[in-house]
Amino acid sequence: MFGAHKPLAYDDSGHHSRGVSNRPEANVLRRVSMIRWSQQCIPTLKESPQDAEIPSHQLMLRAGLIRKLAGGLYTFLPMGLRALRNVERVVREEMDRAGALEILMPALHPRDIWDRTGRYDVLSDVMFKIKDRQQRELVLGPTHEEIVTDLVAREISSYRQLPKNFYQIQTKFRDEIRPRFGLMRAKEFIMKDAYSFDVSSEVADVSYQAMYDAYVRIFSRCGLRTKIVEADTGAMGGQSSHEFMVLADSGEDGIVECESCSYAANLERAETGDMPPLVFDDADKTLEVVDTPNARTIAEVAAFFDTTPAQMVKTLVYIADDQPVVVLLPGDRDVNEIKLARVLGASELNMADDAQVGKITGAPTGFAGPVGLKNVRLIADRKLAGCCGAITGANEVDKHLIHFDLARDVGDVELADLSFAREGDPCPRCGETLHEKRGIEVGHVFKLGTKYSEKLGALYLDESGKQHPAVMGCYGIGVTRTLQAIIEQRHDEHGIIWPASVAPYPVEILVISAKHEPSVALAEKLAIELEAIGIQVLIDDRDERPGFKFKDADLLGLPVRISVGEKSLARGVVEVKSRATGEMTEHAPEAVLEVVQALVEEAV
RNA sequence: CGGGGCGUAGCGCAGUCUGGUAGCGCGGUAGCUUUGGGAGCUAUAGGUCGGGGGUUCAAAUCCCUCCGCCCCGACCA
Repeated sequence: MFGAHKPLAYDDSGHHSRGVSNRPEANVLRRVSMIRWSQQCIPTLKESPQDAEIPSHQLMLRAGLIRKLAGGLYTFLPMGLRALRNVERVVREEMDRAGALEILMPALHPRDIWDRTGRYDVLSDVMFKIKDRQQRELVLGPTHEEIVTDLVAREISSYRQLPKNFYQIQTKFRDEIRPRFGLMRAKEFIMKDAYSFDVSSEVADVSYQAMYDAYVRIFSRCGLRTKIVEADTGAMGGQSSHEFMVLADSGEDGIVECESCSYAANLERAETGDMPPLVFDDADKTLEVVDTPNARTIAEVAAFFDTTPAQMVKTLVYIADDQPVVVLLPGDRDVNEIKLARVLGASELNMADDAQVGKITGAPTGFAGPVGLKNVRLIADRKLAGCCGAITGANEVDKHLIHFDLARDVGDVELADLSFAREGDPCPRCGETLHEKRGIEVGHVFKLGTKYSEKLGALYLDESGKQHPAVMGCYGIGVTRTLQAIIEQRHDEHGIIWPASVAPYPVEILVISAKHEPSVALAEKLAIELEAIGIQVLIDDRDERPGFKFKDADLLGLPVRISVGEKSLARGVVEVKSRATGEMTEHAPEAVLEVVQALVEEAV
């Protein structure tokens, strides 16, 4: 894979084609380009700094890739930067291949443009806001929809100029509520963001698919196993979206996937298939009020009746855009407020406070129930359809109702999917079992529609001279997050296991003893030969004990390690070890080049 | 912002409860020995104990206050 994207072509004269000739001064340049550990800055750490929690964060610090300036702000050291640039290179190559056009937009934006779409308020909490010397208000860009759309509004006027897809690889700034896990969630991070503009929704789908396909290639080339899930569009707006998730226990996002079909979704969006009605006893038992002193929470009431929370009907009071709404759920389920807000069409949604609950239900918080409520919108989770024999609040202090039957006691209720899917639920597509996983969101593709193009005037003229807003898509990859996700997914107890595509260097030559002249000479010779065929090498030439250098080699995790030492040299061989497989082989120095080249090409 | 924890040498930590001249390991520097999986010995440098205020004869230790960092929850690439 590595070789495939970085051709090692020679021209007819047999000279290396990458701008290096056989003139003597060129050899000098090559020698200078040989990277010696002793002259690099690779500050490895034996122990893990105490403020790093997850493996990838610890390893980035320990392997000397990054250092922290402050919470959510990191410096990339040489090895970290090289790996970062490699991720960027993969992204750039695939974006270019997909026909996207690279541009670079400012990180500083005038406030005005954010006001024009109303997102100054929507994203107010995450934006860093500053003023210049004239007291003009500026923000540090958390994303760039407004900026590209403004560009397109100015530059594109005809259907003949479409489709277009602009992308950039640039630093974003977000005042994160809680920066976390090193580069995973930082206040300043590098993102590849792309924006497509099309003449119609149908063609926009083609652009969307092209990005989706490019993302599959990008993450695969980065050596990542990703899970693609259906996602909510959130503050971005728009119709549909997919997230590219790296499965990891430390992931901040919950997802569910079906064990049988291809269904997978972010928990925010995941649906649940039909489940059998919740029937707990005979339907003919009549509703009964029971004293339940001091039992308010679901757990307390369930304990009081010696049953499980599943038999409860949870009654929650919300205020949606100033209107009260009563929400019913199975007692062992949590509301998914994103789903709820969507169903209600509400832009603001808050739990009612105790006073509001008292006013609406006539009872203190903890005893709310659906029976007898008047003048309030009632909405129930779909899983409650046909529910009977349940227990719920009686809207009176210290009282609950038993033998509750939703249809009988409340009548026709609005039903909707309002709860979070969870482990063991049936798949909405095929009915088989859903499993819950954790994931790191490394990429996100959205179909945006015309929200931004309308507000910012990104209009084009069609064949008949009629004006239309361009149909947009937007596509993000967290580049710095992807880098860390690679480490999170590819490490062992000794250190990082880089894919060759991203590794700071594909090969390390470890000189067992820096004082053994023949070893040093051979190591340098091999390095020069490898560089001549386009494989860059890091030589560990430090005058350290071998064990020390082996540990560092495993920590840094370059894909191929060549060890040159007196003992093996006495037998006429050097050792070649693959970091990924741990497989070690011995070869005569003349044979090493070929072996290493093959290993590097494999080591994705 | 709510809840929990931490801040002592470059890194990892002890010392704080019970106030009395600031320690350990790793790392750094110099030397000798050692050299195939984070070496040994010797010498040596390095700390306003996060900042400020207070109590006290005396504060890393007790009190007040501010700051920073980490973890759990609400947001996102």
